[in-house]
Amino acid sequence: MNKIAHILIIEPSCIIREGLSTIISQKNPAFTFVKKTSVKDVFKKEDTAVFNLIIVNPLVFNCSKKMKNRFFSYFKEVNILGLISSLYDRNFHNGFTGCLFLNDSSTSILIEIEKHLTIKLEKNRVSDNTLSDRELDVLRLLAQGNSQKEIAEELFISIHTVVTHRKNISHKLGVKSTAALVIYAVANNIIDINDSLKSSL
Amino acid sequence: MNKIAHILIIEPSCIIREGLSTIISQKNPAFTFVKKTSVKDVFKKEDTAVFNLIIVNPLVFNCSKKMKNRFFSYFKEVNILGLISSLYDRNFHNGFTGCLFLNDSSTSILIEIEKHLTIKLEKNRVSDNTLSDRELDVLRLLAQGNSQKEIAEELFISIHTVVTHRKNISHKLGVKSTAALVIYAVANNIIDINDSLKSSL
DNA sequence: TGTACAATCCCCTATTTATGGGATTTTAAT
DNA sequence: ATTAAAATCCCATAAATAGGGGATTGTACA
Repeated sequence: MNKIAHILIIEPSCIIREGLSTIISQKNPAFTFVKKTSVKDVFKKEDTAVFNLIIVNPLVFNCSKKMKNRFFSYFKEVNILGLISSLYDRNFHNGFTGCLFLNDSSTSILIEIEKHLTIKLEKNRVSDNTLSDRELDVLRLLAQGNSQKEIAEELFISIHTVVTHRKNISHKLGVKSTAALVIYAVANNIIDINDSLKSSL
Repeated sequence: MNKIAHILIIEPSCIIREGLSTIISQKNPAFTFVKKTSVKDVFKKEDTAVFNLIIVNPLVFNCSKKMKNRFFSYFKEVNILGLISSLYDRNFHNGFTGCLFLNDSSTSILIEIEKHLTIKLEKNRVSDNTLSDRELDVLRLLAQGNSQKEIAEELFISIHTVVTHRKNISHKLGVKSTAALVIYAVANNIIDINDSLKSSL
């Protein structure tokens, strides 16, 4: 049962956006991110995703209390961490659930995030895109590079069944290509990237 | 024939170190990095590697002209880019070959790096499993879930060429399945798993 | 100047995927 | 007892991939 989380990062600098998400991903490969440059981008999105944590550079509020208040009331259900990259915005970080500082070590960043994450366990019955046990078997073997025929032999079922499972997986995930299925499997820890590398390369 | 380069990054913030190297890696998967927190770490190393570029936050010199001079004369053969993360150090970036600013777009960062890189072209040094530029293009698009036909359209080449590139990739990597190619691309930072998720799911 | 290789294009065939239909049986929950 | 979902199996067709040939052009290097 994996911990998964969906994190919103709002930060003007692409270096910082990528750095932060890379550091978090290295520890939690199943976490997904939405990265934005400004607050406006967040509101104009019809993205109804529910975030488990928001990390935002206070500077994106442009010293506008109004914008900040709107943001905080819009996301009042979610913990919001400030990402403090310089000294001037020290005075801006009231209201945040907590703060990350640009010069923090990766350990303390991860601890702070862990602390404020509204944890979601993956044994969820979210609508109907939950894969069944057998579908997970098929997806795992598929993502490990097996053909449908090989999967059938491995699971002692006919290739028709494998095809059917795969069709259902594709429908549930809304995905058509093998590549996307592999990406999904990697992102959701259904396969381990290092193990797979060993066997397939 | 891939461009390869060995880059030294000296920057106190792990977020910025990881972000910068991630952004560069996404474009140039063959680049390697040595990441340091302070200048002292650089001198005390037994690392005799020759760098093709150094990216350093001027703040690591601690306002010490002496340390900065020592550093610059030690690496006088190498281009040194300043990594400017705040306003105070504007006055410190004389002497640098060029500058990156924390809020630069990834495009301008990559252009600036490209410009100052002492380019090293190496054919086949890693046995013969080095992918060519074009092969990397194909692999990236493939791992992002595009069909061979779509890749052909995207790259303005015929599908035959894509098939040929793919055949060569498979031979070089000793891999047959799409899944294994995706795994390889993920493990080697050729694609970013979060970006890919967004587009394919 | 000859060799090597990257990049492009083409043909061929066998196999595999993708996707649309169906169907039955078992298990679990209401 | 009815319903729902999981798991299994089958048919059929269009599209894509895997892998085998082969070829040309241009660039870089020795």
